[in-house]
Parts: sequence; C-alpha cells; structure tokens
Amino acid sequence: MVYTAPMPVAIAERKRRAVRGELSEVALRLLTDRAFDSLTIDEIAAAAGVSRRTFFRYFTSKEDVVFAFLDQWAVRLAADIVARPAREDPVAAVQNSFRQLTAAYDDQALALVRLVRETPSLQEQEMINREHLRIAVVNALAMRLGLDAERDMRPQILATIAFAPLDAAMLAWFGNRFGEEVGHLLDEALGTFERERDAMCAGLQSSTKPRTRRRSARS
Amino acid sequence: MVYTAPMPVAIAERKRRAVRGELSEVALRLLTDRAFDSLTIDEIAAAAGVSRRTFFRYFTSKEDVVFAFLDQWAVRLAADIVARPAREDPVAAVQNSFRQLTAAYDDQALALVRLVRETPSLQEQEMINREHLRIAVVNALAMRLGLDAERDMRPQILATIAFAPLDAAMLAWFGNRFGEEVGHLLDEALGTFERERDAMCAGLQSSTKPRTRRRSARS
DNA sequence: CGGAACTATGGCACAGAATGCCAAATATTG
DNA sequence: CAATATTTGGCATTCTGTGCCATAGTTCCG
Repeated sequence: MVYTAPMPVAIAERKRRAVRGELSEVALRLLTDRAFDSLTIDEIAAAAGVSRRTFFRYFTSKEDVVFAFLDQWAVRLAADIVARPAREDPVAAVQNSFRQLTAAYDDQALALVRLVRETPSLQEQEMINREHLRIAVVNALAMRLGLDAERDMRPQILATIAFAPLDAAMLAWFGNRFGEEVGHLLDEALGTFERERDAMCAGLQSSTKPRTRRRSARS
Repeated sequence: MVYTAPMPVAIAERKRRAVRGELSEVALRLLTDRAFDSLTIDEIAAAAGVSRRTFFRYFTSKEDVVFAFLDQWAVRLAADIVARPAREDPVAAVQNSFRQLTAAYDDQALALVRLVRETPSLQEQEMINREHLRIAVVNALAMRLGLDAERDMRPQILATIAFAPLDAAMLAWFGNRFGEEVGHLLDEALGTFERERDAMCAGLQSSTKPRTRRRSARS
C-alpha cells in the first residue's frame, strides 16, 4: 500500500534525464537555423514528438533549455575545483580548473555562446548563469577550505577575487573581443590580475606596520 | 518641416520621467499589500489612471517597475565613486561610496528589498541588478583611472575585487542574515577582506623575489 | 494472468504578458 | 484657429505558463 518500490526511482530518474536531454538537443538543433525569439515552444515540442504540456514538465521556460546545457559547466567546474590537489593555492585551483574547462570548449559550446551573444533575452540568462558559476565556485572553495559558506564570508570573498580575472576574460570574450582565443584572453587577464595584486601588496608593505588592523573609518 | 523644436524635447523628457515615477510609485504602494505575482499590470494601470497599453510604453515588463527603483542606486553609486577625492585608493573609494549608499537606506528601500527577497521571480532580477551595480562600478573606476574599460581589463578586475566584500555583505544580508544591520555585515566583510588580502600579500613576500613574474602553468 | 495502484502524457481551458495597429484625444506650433 | 505632431486608449493577437482531468502506459502483487 504505502510501500514505495526502491528500484523504479533510479530508472525513472534516468528516463527523465534522457527525455530532458532529447528535448534540449532537439531545441538546440532547431536553434541553428531559427532565431531564439521566433522559435515557439509548440515547435520544439512538435519536433520532439511530445505535447506542449509535457515540455513544461521538463523545463520551466524556453530559456531553461539553453540554460540546462550551460549549467553543466558550473557542475564540472565545481567538481574540478574540489578534485584539485589539496596543497594547491585556492586561487590557483580555481583558475587552473577554469582553464581546463575553457580548453574543452567544443564547436557546440561555441555555437551556444554565439547564440546567447546575439539574443537579448538570453543575455540576461547569461548573467544569471555567470552568477551560478560564481556560486558554484564559492561552494567548491568552501568545501576545500572546510568552511561553512553560510556563516563564514571567506569563501564568498576568496571565490569572487579568484573569479575576477576569469570573469574579465569571459566578459571581454563575450563582449567586443569575441574573435580572439579564449586562452589568450585568459592569459592576459591573469597577467593583469597578478600585476595588480603585486602592486597592491607593494603598496601595503610600504607602510611601517606589517599587519593592518585598523577599523575602517565610518562615514 | 524638418525643423525640430529645441525646448519640447526637454519638457517631454521631464514629463515622461514624471509619468514613469508616478507609475512605479503607485505600483510599489500596491505591493505593500499584495504579492508581486498576484498583482496584474491591469491593476497597476487602473490604479494609476492609465490604460494597460500605456504602461508598456513606460516599462518593458512588470519586473521593470521594481528594477527602475533599484537601478537608481547604481547611478548614485557610480556618481559617488567618480566624485570621490582623486588621491583616494580605488578600492577604498568604491567601498566608501558603497558604505555611504547603504547608510542612506530608508524604510522604503528596506520594504523593497524584503519584497525582492520573498519573490522568486524578482530574485533573478536581483542578480541582474547586482551585475548592473558591478558594471557601474567598473565604468566609474575606468573613468577615475582614465582607462578604456573596453580595451583594458584593469577596471574590470579592480572593480570586481573591490566589490567582492560588498557583494559578500549584500549576499549575507540578503540571504540568511537579513535581520542584522547592513553596516555591521559590511564591517565584517571588509575586515575579512583586509585580513585575506594581508595574508595573501604576506604569502607573496615570503618568496625571495619581490615581484612574481612567472607565467601560470598550463594544465 | 489480470486487476489495482501509480506515473507519465495529452488535451483542453484560462489568465496574464507583451506587442502591433489604428483611431481618438491631447498638446504644440505657426 | 487651424495644421501638425505626439500621446494615449482600445482592440486584436500571439505566446507563455499553469491548473485540471481524462487517458495511456507501467509496475506491483495476489
């Protein structure tokens, strides 16, 4: 009666993922020809041989189809960060994992990014996606450092700092330097980052006291 | 014929701003009682004494009404940053401006934030709004430093770093520490930031070479 | 095997968002 | 006042997203 079968839940889950993958695959194939805004959900559903209603049982919105693909990157990145050698510097761990991720960009990923670039309604989603990426980095760093991201602000701040050059590289690539190589932009961003950091540190150690402990001035 | 009157454009612009302000004021007043999702645009338009169609001539979406208010903060923050004394450290300039901004939070602002917090469809907009805030900081810093943000990555990186503790404070406040004082969270975040920065610098200068110039290792 | 319980799907219907179009109202200029 | 330009309102339309219920397909168990 109230007994819930153990095996079917795993099977159902795999089946669900399969349908979801099929749906987004069909949608992305259609998006190679059509503009995102002109493509309706009815068309996606019809092309996948599924009813419109069923589509909304797998995706909450049309943007979600693209987002589902992009979100896998955040998962991979987070996994890479925690899998990184434990003695590696947190900032370096984030940046190496990121470089590994961008190196794996294939043609499909490039087409996807191009689609997002030229679709205003997807650019907002892209901001949200970048934020998800950052949050993934925060959690991965928190796990690495054995800290609770809900209580301690260190993971937040460290992750944001480590993410700064990556963000800059992505934004430059996404923006007005799309033609250039991602790896090259990443190099430039990391170089700028290190230079600025060194300058900041040099400015600090010029002060007499080795550790600045003063409270910041109230306005 | 082809002559365009000079004065009317300014008047029309002010009138437009007035209508826009009136609309969002009415909407926010309605939102003190009602939930965001249950409030329809027809109601807003009716309460403001305009047609539904006219509403969409002033706002692109329902979320835009809230967003219009929140976006003013970004404008103010950017203005504060560029108006800051020129000899002030860029990072400090950003953080002082931000503190000034959060200190000016009034009851209406708090109610607005509370609304966003408890409305899922607005939380996405909140991410976008934070990103707009960051971009405003980037541009303000670029102007301060006399750099072109489109070509040079320094403004991006510096702004993101300077913004990191502010972001952490906002997120903590927005998240699970809503009851606490914003200024206090900001103090905590800035303290953590300075401590981490000092630790990072100390780690750097422990190396023999004063300036690290090595290329980051390829994966 | 065969019915019972459960789950996924499809097909409505519906409210609301957002946009295009055109006519009426309103404001502006000469 | 008349001509012109701008703003507004109302209508129609397309699409999104969701609730509801009947139906088809599956799994469980006697």
